[in-house]
Amino acid sequence: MNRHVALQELTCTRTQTRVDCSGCDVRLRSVCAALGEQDLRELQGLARSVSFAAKETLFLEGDDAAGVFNVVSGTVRLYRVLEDGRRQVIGFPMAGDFIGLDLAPTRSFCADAVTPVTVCRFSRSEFSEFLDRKPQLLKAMHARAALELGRSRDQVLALGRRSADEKVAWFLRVLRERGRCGEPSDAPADVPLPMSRQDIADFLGVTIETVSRTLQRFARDAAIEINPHGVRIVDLGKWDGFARD
Amino acid sequence: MNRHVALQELTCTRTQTRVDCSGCDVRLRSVCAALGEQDLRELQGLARSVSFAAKETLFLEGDDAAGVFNVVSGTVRLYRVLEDGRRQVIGFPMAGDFIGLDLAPTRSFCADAVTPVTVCRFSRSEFSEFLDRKPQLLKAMHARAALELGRSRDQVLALGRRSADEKVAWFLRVLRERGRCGEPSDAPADVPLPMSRQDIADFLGVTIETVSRTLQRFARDAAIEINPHGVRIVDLGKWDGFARD
DNA sequence: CGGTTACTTGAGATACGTCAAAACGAGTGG
DNA sequence: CCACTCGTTTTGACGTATCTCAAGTAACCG
Repeated sequence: MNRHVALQELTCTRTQTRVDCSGCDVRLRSVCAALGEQDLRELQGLARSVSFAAKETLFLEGDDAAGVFNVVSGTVRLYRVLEDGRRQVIGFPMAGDFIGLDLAPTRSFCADAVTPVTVCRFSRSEFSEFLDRKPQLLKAMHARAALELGRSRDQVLALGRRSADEKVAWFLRVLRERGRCGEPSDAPADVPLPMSRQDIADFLGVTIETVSRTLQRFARDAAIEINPHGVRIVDLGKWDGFARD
Repeated sequence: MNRHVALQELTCTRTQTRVDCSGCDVRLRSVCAALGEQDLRELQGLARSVSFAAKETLFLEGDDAAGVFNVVSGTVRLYRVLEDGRRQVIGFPMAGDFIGLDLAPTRSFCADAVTPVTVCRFSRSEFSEFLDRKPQLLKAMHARAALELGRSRDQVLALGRRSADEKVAWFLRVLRERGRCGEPSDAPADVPLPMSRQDIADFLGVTIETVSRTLQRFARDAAIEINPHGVRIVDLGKWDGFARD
């Protein structure tokens, strides 16, 4: 079942553009503060900028993990699917996030582009070798993996112990935090939602109808405003009372 | 709310026994195949064997993370709780597992002993410094963290997209795999369940009644046999059909 | 502008939760 | 060794949040 889409990946890899890696530069800098100018240049030498159209597949579960990605722009969707088609989205990597940091030889989940995406792509073996030579960087990557683990555990908490309302409110708040890169604030904020309702539903472990209804109700209660490509958070207070974590 | 149990931790730390670290030795060896005899000895020098009684607290969310633990024996329970008391268990570390590998300065979840537990305890700063000097080991720890991330994502999949029956079947199967350390087999197997029904429920995001009912039904259908301290898996086939992942 | 896909909305079904009581098991003390 | 207690697990009856199915509407794209 994974086989034929593996071909699809080959196809899109083949259409990659080897542009200059200025985008990679910007992105990598943040992670590699530990690295010297010289090292950073060397790392960039290993990077290949690759673009994917919306809905294009980066890879599928079971593929062998040829590459490590660092997202430069756009939104990616990571997910696993059960044999009967039920799908669970496990993350939405965005600019700055890494994919495949585990350095495992085969992929344990699928990834495809929600929006047009550009990434820095490293050969896994080259990246791994580079890491062997730069312990500083390895430690940064470890911290990065720890961050991912934290996110995953947040999701476990949300899926296991929150109501549908709380799940949706939590989701919006997480996206807001990520958008503004950390600094908190309760001011109204526009949150783009590049992913579909179905994606959100599959991330939160509910149905698309539940997501839709909940968002509409939030809007009716003036907690948010729904606009074409996202929402504006006005006051989620009454809904995320239990969603502080 | 976390404060007074932090004291409890201090108390139990105070009652620690500084036994010889032969247990640590055995445990650490598996992880540190990369390490030479000399290095391993040095690492052991940093370890302190600590024991906890059943139900004793290792640490609480918000505490500062003074230590990194490697479980030598017993079962630990990791969890987070919402303000209103809802609890989500995020893992049951057992012999060989690490706790606190993220090296974060403060704990993002609580941990306490399900059974009597003994661990190797490292000072976080010492451990971190040691890691800086032994990139090999750092890489092994990174792999370890990746394993944790994989487990967490399995849990996300289970909580988000499996029915109660499938959750319970999945849980039993995961515990069986862990018990027999990897090698698969569909032979009947005794699976100890040191944790309470409530713990299982909070791990799977269901209620204690649902866990109890489901296990009883499995037993009635001869999929398992329930015994005082666990279950014997006879044939989970019909229940984990969708739980292969 | 027509066709297609995504989103919304409603009405009815159900898996699981809630509440309450009974059964069981591990310890404790007589 | 038995009786008693306390905490855990089991079982039942009932309620409801969320799912399912189905139809309608809006947004998008060629």
